[in-house]
Amino acid sequence: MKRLGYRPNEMARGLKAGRSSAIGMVVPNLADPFTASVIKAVQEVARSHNYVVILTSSEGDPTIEKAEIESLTRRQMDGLIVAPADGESKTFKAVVASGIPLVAVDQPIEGASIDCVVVDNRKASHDAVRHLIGHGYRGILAVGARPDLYTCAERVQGYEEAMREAKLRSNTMLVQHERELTPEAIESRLRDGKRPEAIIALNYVTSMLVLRGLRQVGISIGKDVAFVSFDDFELADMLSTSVTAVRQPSAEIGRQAAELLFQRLAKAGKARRQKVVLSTTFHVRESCGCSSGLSGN
Amino acid sequence: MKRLGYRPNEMARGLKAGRSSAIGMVVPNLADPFTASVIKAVQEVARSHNYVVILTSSEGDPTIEKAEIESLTRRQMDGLIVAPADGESKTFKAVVASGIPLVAVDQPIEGASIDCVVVDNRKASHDAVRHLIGHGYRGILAVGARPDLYTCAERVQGYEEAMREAKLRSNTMLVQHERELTPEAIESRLRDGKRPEAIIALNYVTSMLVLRGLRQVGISIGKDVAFVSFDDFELADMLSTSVTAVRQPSAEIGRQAAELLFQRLAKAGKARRQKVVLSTTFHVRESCGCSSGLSGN
DNA sequence: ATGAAAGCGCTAACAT
DNA sequence: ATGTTAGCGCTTTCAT
Repeated sequence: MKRLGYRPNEMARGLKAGRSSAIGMVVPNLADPFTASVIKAVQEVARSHNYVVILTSSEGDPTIEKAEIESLTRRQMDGLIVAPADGESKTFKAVVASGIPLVAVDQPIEGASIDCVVVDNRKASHDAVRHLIGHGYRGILAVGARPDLYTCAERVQGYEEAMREAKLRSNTMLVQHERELTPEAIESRLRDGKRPEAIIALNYVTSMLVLRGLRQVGISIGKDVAFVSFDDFELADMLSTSVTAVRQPSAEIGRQAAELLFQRLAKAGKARRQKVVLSTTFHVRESCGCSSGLSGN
Repeated sequence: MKRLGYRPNEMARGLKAGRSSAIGMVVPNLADPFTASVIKAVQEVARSHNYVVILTSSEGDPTIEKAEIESLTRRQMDGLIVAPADGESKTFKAVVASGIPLVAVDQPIEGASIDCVVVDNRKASHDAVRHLIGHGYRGILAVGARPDLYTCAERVQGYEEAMREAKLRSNTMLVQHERELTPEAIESRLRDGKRPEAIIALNYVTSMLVLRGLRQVGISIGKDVAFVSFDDFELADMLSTSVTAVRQPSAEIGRQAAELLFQRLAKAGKARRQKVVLSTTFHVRESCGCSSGLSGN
């Protein structure tokens, strides 16, 4: 009988059952390759549970983020995975109060007991900087954007710790918004006298901007200045001087976040807050000074 | 009264109203940057209509695609945007019969009257090849994967037309699956006697594989062989020889697809099939032989 | 103006 | 085993 094309209405079914079999996801930027990979993994896990994922973007704006979360709540999401636009917990209080399971990725949410999956930002940054110091560089510039964001702040801290341990003076270029990272701005920071010997860029977007900026003003990675990127990227190994990079296990982040969420869905509201910290990997290529012309020992 | 935290249940509301205020999207690969950009644009348009998008992946597999579409149908999607896994219309017949508005992106769906947003693949490929021919190259190899897919087939045709017009012999390397595009396979195609003077890679993944493959076997883009990529990519301009590329207007594709869908949603089932063909842009950089050491005029 | 009731498509509990 | 019914939370119609 039903073989002649009957499609149960999942909305009605969900209404009855009190669940939507959908999880909501809110990210700052859909197009960022790191984020895309997290999304992909979340989607895969969701599918294996016969769940669907509703994807929304906060554009990095807490106001939009709040609206999106609100909208997802109305739509009766069974759970939420959020890469927070900022560290404020206000937005999430309502969610947590409503009892909808929520897991944060990339950045933990302070002031509320919320599960999260993050990486060891500080250690990764610390290690990368120590690697540069090991090459003998003393002037090391850390370039980042939105320093108030958790990830940036942590990475700066890792940098500063490593510098302090080596008795070196920290030197940071932290802009409020990526768009301030123009070639001119970068160049002015590298003027002769005070040119650093090495640069660490603190995330993907920053790395791209620094790479472009340096190129545009005629400063060569590897030759004129060493370089390390926090966040690996597709062609890092294909640049004329291949780029040494810290890689986040993006798919694993997504997978674990989703698994965590489904655990909560299974045994609702049990267990204490879970904080999963994943390790990054450090991909040594040429730009840090290894096996290239620039061996700053 | 309601200011004390009342959240309408959108599922109940939707059940009553007979719509979900959600559109479903099915793509072959969430993590591909081109796709990510399309998704982002779709999501933005959806948001402006107070719609939400449910994102699923077909993994390029028509079987999964069919299951996902089925699942989205059950969930009462008001509309669907699909980047088809293959050209078969079977999967979509049911959707179109059920009356759910559907728009295809990247590849039209033949055998059914379905709206679509695509680019001028053949012309773009043709123009790119003619550009190479203009440099004086006679041996031009086209490298593609999954030649039965619409986009690949179209691009191959554009290539062949251009070659025919110039009275040159076509030379293609078309593999069933990207994974066959190993450095060895590539190298064997470039052995001395029959080494082409130029290569055009027919999509993003293919370009990455060719770039890596060539590098690994010690053949230099620009120096040993000219190169053009169908699909632009983030660091195309930053490689030691910057890569000339055809760029698809990915955000525009997403935007238009979503607009088309919302048009249909507004005045249901009106108008005939719409086929929107967007133009690509050709970004001349060095690898084609322009303004580099290799000026094959 | 405010209130009561029917019904969207389903499922789970109950009755035959 | 099969059939009937109530109700999920909302909106819309109709009555007060």
